[in-house]
Amino acid sequence: MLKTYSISEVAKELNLTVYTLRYYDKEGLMPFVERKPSGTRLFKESDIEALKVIECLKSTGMPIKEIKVFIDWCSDGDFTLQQRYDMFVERKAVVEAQLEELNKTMELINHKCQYYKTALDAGTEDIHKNNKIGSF
Amino acid sequence: MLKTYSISEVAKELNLTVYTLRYYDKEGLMPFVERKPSGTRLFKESDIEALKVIECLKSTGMPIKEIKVFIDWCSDGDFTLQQRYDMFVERKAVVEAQLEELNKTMELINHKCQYYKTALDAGTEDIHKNNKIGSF
DNA sequence: TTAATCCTTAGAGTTAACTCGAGGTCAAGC
DNA sequence: GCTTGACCTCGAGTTAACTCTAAGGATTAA
Repeated sequence: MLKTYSISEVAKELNLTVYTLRYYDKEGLMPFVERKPSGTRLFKESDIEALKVIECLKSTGMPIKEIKVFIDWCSDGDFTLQQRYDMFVERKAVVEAQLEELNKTMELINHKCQYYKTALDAGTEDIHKNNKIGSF
Repeated sequence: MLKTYSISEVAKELNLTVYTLRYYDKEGLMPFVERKPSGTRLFKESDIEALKVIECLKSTGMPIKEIKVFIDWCSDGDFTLQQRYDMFVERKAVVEAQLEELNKTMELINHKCQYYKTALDAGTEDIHKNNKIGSF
């Protein structure tokens, strides 16, 4: 017999709330989770892995409705393999763009750290007044 | 005389809508933008730079209300230099964490690209059935 | 001078993703 | 048998960040 987990155990493991997990279920992201006759959800190890993939997609900015489309493809069998592959290739491009964006952000933040360090040492922001760049 | 820009010019430049810019103004993010006697906003080059900083902070996930606190500090003068410096140092840590997270995401996405490429070549997902990892 | 194209304001509507409360079920321990 | 605590559903409420509408004023081009 495979070990199963309760919704609160899964919530703790994935750093989500039970509310959020039930919300995901309501939105159709967890059709694979089985139930006791009483209705209580029984999460298998593989369900937790699936939820990690869902979290991964979410962290790329994919809306829940689109994630549901992917989950539906998973239930639909092999003839959706191409769509699923294409989806991940597209996600890869998205994440690459996000990484680039985030690196630019980091550059500006670093610049501002420098800017304020200099100003702080001088005791005034005026130290940057004659500088065409970075005054704000 | 310094060249000024209309709200729609700025919107185009920053890839925002005029609605969004007016919303930011309403939320207090743009106290520095001057007006014609008729009320029309006149954006200076430095205002656009300031908006780029705002966009940068926003892209780190900072909520608009917190950005407003920073903007207020900027108006308050040199005695808020320490706070502003601390804020950027903290943002730097946030962005570093985001980069780490995004790199993990990229790893999983790459793994899934591989997974589906293999499945696609085999014509079936069953190829991964005996594989403890990655079945979904 | 008249129309088009900006701009203004206040405030209502939208969307996504939760977040929670009410009311009920179920299983374990005293 | 009764209490406790964790589970369930349904549906309403919340929040952030827009997004837009309505009503009207200013500016420009033919």
